[in-house]
Amino acid sequence: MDSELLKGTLSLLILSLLSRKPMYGYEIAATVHRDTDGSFTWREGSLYPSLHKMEADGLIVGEWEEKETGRKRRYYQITKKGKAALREKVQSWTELCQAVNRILEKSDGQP
Amino acid sequence: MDSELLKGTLSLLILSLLSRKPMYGYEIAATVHRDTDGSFTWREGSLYPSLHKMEADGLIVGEWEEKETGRKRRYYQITKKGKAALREKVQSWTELCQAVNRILEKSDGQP
DNA sequence: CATAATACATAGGAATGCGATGTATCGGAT
DNA sequence: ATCCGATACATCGCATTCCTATGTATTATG
Repeated sequence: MDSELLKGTLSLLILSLLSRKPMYGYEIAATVHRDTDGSFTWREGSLYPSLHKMEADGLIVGEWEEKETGRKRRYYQITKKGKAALREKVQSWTELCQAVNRILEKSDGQP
Repeated sequence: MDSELLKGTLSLLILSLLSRKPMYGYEIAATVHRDTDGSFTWREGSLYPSLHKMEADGLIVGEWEEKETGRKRRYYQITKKGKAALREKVQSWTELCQAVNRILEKSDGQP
């Protein structure tokens, strides 16, 4: 997968996943990897900084959950602001797809 | 339009346009702007450096055409290597769309 | 003749995502 | 019992992309 095309989809998909239910970082990456049949494999260096930024921007809120054993996870929830951002991003994504496909279709047929 | 999502589509669309016929930079930008009903408005600072890089990478070749008056245009053609890159990029784009839409569809229905 | 559109170019900066690396816990296999 | 892979978090610095701003010059329009 051409990694350049992925840019911008990270936050879109994180917000979309969190609109289902609260999740923690590792779970988010694993879910995307599974749901896309391995097309998307987010690295820690992409995922965690992005989560931190989205939390700083108020799109999500995180909360530590510590099991009695000591294992820690940070669960993230989508906020009202995050839901609004998600709607906008989905709209942008839809427009982008239409615009790109309109161009590609005009050029199809040449091998 | 969320500009982050655009990343990576520039070279894809340039190659797609040039697979129709040779074009010059300004014409490429105008065509994309028109064909997408204004969704895409590439700036010179994006377009020309990208064309230079693609030529350096051997995906396209440019040739100056000077009218008798003195006006100069640089017409670009897609190369064999560029056509191969286009096929790959279209494939990546298709996979990306499917993968993203698969995630989004699972989360639809929540307003 | 002035102004907008055409047509090219580059320098500097912002933003994103990645590779590498580090820490620590948990579960299964040997 | 111990080792190792998977889980779970984090950050630094880099590469890449694209945009803003700026500059030059020609052509068409009012």
